[in-house]
Amino acid sequence: MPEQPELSIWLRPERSGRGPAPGFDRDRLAQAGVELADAEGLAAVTMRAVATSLGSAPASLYRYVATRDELIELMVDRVNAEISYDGLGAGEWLDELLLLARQARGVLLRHPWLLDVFNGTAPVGPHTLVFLDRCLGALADLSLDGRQKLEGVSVLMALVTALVRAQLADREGAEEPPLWRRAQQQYLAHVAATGEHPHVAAALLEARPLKGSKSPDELFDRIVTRALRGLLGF
Amino acid sequence: MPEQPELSIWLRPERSGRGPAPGFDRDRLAQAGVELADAEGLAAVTMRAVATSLGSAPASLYRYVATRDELIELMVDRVNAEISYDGLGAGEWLDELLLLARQARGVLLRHPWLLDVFNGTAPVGPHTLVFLDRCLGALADLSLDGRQKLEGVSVLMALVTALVRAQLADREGAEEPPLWRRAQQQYLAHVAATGEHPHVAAALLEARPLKGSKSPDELFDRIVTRALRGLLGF
DNA sequence: TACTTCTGCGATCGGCGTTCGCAGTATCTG
DNA sequence: CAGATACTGCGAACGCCGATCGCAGAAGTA
Repeated sequence: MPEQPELSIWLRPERSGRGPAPGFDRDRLAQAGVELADAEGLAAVTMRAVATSLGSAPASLYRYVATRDELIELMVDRVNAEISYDGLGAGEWLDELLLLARQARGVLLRHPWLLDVFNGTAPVGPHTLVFLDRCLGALADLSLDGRQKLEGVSVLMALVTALVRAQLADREGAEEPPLWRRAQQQYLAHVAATGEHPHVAAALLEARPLKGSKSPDELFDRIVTRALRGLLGF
Repeated sequence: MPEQPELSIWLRPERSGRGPAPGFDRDRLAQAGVELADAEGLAAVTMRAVATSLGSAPASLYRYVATRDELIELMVDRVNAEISYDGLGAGEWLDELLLLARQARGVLLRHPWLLDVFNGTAPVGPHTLVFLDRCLGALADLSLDGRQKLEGVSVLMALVTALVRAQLADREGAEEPPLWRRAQQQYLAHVAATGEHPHVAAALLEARPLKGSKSPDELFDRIVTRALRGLLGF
């Protein structure tokens, strides 16, 4: 029994026909994880919590997944399945990329816990690959080598996540901040009052009142368009 | 005893004169954490490990820091103290920002574990604030409101971290990958072989051989410059 | 001297990811 | 049909983690 475990979950067969029928499957597992993360954040996605929400026991999950990180891989790929590719293939490369960026933004806004995952290297599953292929396809006619295209896409995704982060930070102003964020805002307020760092103080003051100057959607489109144009020659 | 604990560590006094002299201080604590993280990654920064490396006991650390996250805040701010502001204030806003971006890149390359921290919202300490103030100062003459400037800086930082991530992923090709990354590369290789996702396959193939086309430094400068020019009007 | 306020820290708690081994069940083989 | 095989769920436990409590002792104050 070689028991070769160093294999991506996407290359491992889900079932091999023998034995009793499993109580659920990878996708149901991913669904439970996503529901938990959507409701209470990524930290709430515990093996025990997921098992409970499936009416199972913690140890059972390891029949479907080798580690918790693999469960999160499943979750990430599951939400990437939400991406729609309607209306693609008809425009200039920049318009194509903008459409794809909008879709990615939608996923991030619906599942903010993705921001906590994208830290290390983002996991790549089947649905993520479809998205990546579309992005690279949009750049096909440009005279860039593979490395440059990959970098371009990763920069684009970084841009999208940064913008989503900013938007979510704004949105959180209305609700109750998570208490550790209060401390940081308090510190920033203190610093603004001391008079050092005048540019920070000015920026914070200016940023407050202006709320509905432009819709976040328009802003997103404008920034992404400009950055891409500057980045990839025009 | 109100015991108000919801205060940023930067607003809490480090000492209040009474009692026996502490065995170390916040900065020594941060130093120990940084050394551990540099050597073995962020996950190795355990309260127990840090305490051991200080010749102390885990519970003692809580005399200096309220939580592990605060320890990491100290670490982040400590490495931000490495940033040099020499040669600033003499150029156009774009040149200024490029200098600042280069400094930030240097910090990230020297302390890759920062990539694991910047997930949530990046903590802001005194040294981070100095850096932020400089960035905003570089944008002072541009006709943007505070929110736009802040967004510009956060987008810039996202860009920098994305580029550093790409460079580190490259560098890791020569060494031994962390074993879970092997699985992902294996999966990518498999997918490239199946023929679906042709753009991904092509990009991966093209990316391999081209190594020393341009130095990473030049590439960094070029990409950041272009993105900034496109982003902030010109 | 008496009191206050800090210090280091042993002991411990609850929670986590993960492993082991067993009992039970479905399929395959002959 | 009978035996082997390969899976299933999962109770119990391990080791590690962040964090808390409370006490003994030291430094400063009055």
